[in-house]
Amino acid sequence: MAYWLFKSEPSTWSWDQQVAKGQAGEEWDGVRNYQARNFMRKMAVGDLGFFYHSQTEKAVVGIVEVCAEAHPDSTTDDDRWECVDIKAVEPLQQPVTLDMVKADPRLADMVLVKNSRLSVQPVTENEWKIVRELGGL
DNA sequence: GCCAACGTTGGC
DNA sequence: GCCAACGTTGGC
Repeated sequence: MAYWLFKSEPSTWSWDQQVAKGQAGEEWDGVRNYQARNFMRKMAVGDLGFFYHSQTEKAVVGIVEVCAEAHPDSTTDDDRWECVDIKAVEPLQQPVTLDMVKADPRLADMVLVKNSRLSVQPVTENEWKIVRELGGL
């Protein structure tokens, strides 16, 4: 079991839209970055992830589960790009903002802080537990 | 809206 | 294979 973080601009694809997809889930398409793609290739069905809203909100808002392994991204003919499918599991009781993450010394090494531009990133088991707790779960 | 950080592209 | 130019992302 591995943990991940998926970043999205709410104006492009929001948590609410993800929830509306229900158990069917949805492709995490549109990733055009090799690092991010490589992480998705490593994902297995059942892996869990945080859903993060960038830009306006800058907060982890929910938990998702990988429901399909990496496959070709349907939004492009370029076969370099692949994506997984994810489905919403549950919302956090309260969003965990970037400020909260930065304020917690235990989270100082999170990729979210160190490489803010990476849109799909790994989360350690420790970070997973801490952010969950901060989110009230 | 600006700017820093970073990844990608293309010329050499 | 290097590096300058350029485009994109995301925090502020």
